[in-house]
Amino acid sequence: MMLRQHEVAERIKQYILQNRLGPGDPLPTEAELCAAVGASRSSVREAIKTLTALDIVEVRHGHGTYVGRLSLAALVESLTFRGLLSRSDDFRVLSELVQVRQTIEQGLAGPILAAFDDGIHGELLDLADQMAERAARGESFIDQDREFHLLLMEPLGNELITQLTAAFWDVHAIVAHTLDTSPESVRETVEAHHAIVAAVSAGDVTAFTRAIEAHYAPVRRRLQEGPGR
Amino acid sequence: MMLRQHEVAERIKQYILQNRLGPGDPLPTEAELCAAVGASRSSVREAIKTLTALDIVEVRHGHGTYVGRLSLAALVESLTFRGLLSRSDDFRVLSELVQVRQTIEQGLAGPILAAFDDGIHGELLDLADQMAERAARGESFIDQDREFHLLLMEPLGNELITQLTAAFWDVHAIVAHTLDTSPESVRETVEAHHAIVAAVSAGDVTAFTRAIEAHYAPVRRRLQEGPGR
DNA sequence: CTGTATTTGTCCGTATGTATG
DNA sequence: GCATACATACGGACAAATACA
Repeated sequence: MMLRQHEVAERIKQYILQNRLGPGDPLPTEAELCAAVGASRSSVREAIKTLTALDIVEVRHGHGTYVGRLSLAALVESLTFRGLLSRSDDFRVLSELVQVRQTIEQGLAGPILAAFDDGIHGELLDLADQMAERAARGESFIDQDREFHLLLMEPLGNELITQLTAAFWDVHAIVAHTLDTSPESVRETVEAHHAIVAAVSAGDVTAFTRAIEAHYAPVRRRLQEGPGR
Repeated sequence: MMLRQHEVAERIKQYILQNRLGPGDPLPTEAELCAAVGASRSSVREAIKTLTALDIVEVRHGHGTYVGRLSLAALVESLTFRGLLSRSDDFRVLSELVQVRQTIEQGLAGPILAAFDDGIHGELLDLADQMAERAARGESFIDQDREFHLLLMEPLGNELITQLTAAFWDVHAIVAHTLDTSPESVRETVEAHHAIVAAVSAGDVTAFTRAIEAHYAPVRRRLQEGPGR
């Protein structure tokens, strides 16, 4: 037979497309897939592994195979590994990542402020306050930070941007994990989040842009002063 | 033994990290990897499949296994499949993608113009001219378009941005493949590229921003008028 | 709670395709 | 053409997880 592995994966994708399946929908069992695509179980399993890595399919042990959520988990995996691999290498990956995150958030200033919403504003302010409280107690506030940046993008209704934001945040958190956080940087970060909320509620684009820049200033400083730590 | 699949992949990644390997460096053979991580060939092969999908490892049939190029191929795969899956669904994915591309290019206006370079300017102008010529002959100019947008980002020296630009362009080309191109849209697109070059050489940020917006105007229009075709 | 059936996970043995010398 | 080393493919057997009667 000699079906290429790539072709097996392609046929499974075709199966999903032709049957108009969506995330969560069940796929045939491995045995049925073998018969359907005309390959051995090993080959089918390897193709499924490839598709699983891309979150195109999702496998539950002892239960079945399903269409995946089509998240950007693969991007996170890929970028974090790059960050870990080039750790000696100047924090270059993190530096590049910060520029991307800042560019996207600043570039979307207009649309974000245009899609302003009172409910969102309340939630943002609440999160910023929580971050201040936790920081005062010397606790970490990474969960609130993640939620904050996601909430900022949510009103846009652009799912790709939301997922990219989440993915970049995740990579940042993993790659920057070793960066020490001085009390001053923490204070600066907390203040920046409050400034962002204020700019959003005031509808002030330039203030928003400045606040985003201030938000990333501590990391940028840290990256400049000592790449190799 | 019962090693989780995920752990096998993790151990292979650890191997790469601990041995300070980089793209192109050879990995042990399958048999050696089996002994190293303590798993069967099947399990190791499936783990390798996962890592291959992320371009963390690269396999050459009959030759060996190597560290991959760490490209964003997985992102392209993932996003294109999403686009194909929701094709009926309003071209929503393409619409979101256009906003991301435009945001990044406009948001980087400052840094791009700051990193201006005569050599780049000449190449950009050359590409824009080629596009005009090919358009006049009714030919496609997608290769020149891709090169143009990559060249625009190159002076930044941010490899992540370069790869994201390439990935987004690739997804756009695949997902928008069915979009018909009216002669007027083509003319508009060609003009936009010349306007971008002019703005870059003049160092005019607002002109650059306007040119980028004009560049994506035809697609946006097409997306608005008829989602389902 | 206890089997039992179904489904995925792991392993092994063997044969085949592919590149190198 | 041949030998070697490697990845690829196949089929069968058993283990582990889940669901259900």
